[in-house]
Amino acid sequence: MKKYLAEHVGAALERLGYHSRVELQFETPKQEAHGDLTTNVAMLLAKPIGKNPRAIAQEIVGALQLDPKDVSGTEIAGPGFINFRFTPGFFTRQLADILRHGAAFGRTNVGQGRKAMVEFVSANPTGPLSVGHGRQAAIGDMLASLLEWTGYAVTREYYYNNAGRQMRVLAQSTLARYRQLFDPNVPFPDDGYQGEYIRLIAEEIKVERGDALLSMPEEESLKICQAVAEGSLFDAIKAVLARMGVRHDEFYNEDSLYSSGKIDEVVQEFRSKGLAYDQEGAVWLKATALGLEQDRVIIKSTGEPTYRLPDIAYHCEKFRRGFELIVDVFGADHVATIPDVLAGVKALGYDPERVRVVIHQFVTLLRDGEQVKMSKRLANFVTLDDLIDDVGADAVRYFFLMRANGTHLEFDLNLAKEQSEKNPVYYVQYAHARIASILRFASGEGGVRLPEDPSAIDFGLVAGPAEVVLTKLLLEFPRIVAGAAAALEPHRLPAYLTDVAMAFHRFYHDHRVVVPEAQVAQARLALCACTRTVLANGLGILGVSAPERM
RNA sequence: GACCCCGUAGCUCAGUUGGAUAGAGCAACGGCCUUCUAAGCCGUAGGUCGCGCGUUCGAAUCGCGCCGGGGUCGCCA
Repeated sequence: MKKYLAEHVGAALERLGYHSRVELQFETPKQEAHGDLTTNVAMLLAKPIGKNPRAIAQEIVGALQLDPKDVSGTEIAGPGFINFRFTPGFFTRQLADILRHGAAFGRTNVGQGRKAMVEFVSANPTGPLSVGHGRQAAIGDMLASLLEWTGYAVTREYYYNNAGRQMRVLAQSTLARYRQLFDPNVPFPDDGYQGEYIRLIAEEIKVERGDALLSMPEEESLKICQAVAEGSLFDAIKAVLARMGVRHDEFYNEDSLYSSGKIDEVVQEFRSKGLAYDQEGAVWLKATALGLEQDRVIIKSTGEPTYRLPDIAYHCEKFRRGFELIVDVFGADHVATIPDVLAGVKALGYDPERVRVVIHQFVTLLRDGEQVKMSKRLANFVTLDDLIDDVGADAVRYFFLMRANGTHLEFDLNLAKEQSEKNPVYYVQYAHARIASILRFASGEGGVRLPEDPSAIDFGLVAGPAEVVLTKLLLEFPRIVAGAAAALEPHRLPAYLTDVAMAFHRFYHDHRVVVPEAQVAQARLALCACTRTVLANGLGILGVSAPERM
């Protein structure tokens, strides 16, 4: 539609000699009365040319050569907008494309097969995934899908660390719980993980090994505790991600950066560039030389690196592995680390512009009208598993994806539980199920069948107001997907799907599909099939099921 | 104190690169099922877009300054 007008209006501007003065833009007006597309080009020209914008608009309209089969009206409105209205046929003709592309309708190819990576979740195996991780899982997985739909070859990656302090604490906590099974008076470490899950893991160990760990050297028993706890927690993490329909392609272990010498290489490179120095027994990154406010420690005086060093090395690896687009999905608590990593990456010769960081704000849970305080150390947090148990995976995903990444998400557990039938996700799913039901009825009792060749359908017969509104929306799908992908904003799609469902419900209310006139029935049925395709494809990108019946 | 996110209807939130009369869901009120799914549809009501100044043909959107909520500033990740 825009392309069509861009050519014609562009030609008109050329005839008038205005073409190189301004950029030609079209927008979809918010109001129906203002047509299908509008351009402000006359207003933009007003200043450089020094004429009244309405007069310029008049000239442009006069110079246009449009086919009345496609464009039914051109008008000048307000301060100088030029509004265009297309014929119903212009839209309905394009419905055949939706039928032809089917499950692929909405795919575009801006990515052209380039490699992209989305890193998300990346929680270390020290406990069950939280609700916040759930938001990240939904966002990351959907961003990956969006990039796939726009032509990228996408890798979903999970980066984790099973070494270091956190894992030591995990091992100590597990061992303490294990010992408590034999002697309740054994003390629990002050900074240990309090969660009930540790106790369960300790019991597992007891079942498998009896009291064997009591008599072995502590170092050895800690090793066993860590291995068992890590394995158990990772299994649980993967299981809950699977419940949400999320599957990572790669699990990248931070350890491999050490064993392969990548960490040392990075340190050497920083030193050789004069960007690292020793002070008080630690190695510092001269971040101030990279435009940041203060220098940062990259290797502690204990000899252990801080998180920054492996993070920088890891990102360099992402570049070396050939990813041209690198998306990091982080929670708001990681904001502070980003500048350091990007600066480090840049200093080592990689283009930080290729890294796009998506920050999502926290999820707060409301229970009985009060905020649930959550801490991984304390036992009172609600896990992602709990949430899925409460409201179901579809609702969890949809809710997490409905909101812009940057907004704080308030999740009222009572409301989600009580009113789960009124969840917005049901509205969209219901439209899909309703269409499936109509299609079943049509092909059975109704005796209406769609022809093999979509061009045999007379789409001119679905030109009623509700039908045209629906048609226009459906045709926007590829643009919505591409826009959400380019902006890395998942929430645009749920908003769009709600609109589609609404337009469909109205159409359904206004028109009976299976009617005696065979041509009309066929055209309406085709419109239903197109709607179903868009809903199914859209829900697929969201990772939400598209039910045949409800 | 510095930096990041947010502030839009009673509540939860949309609002595309600045566009014309700011939208949806929930909650409230009133209608619509002998016909393909009423988990639906139609209507009513609800707003100084946190406040002020500026930029311009035009601001919820951009800039500056305040106010309010959340977050981050570690040799934790």
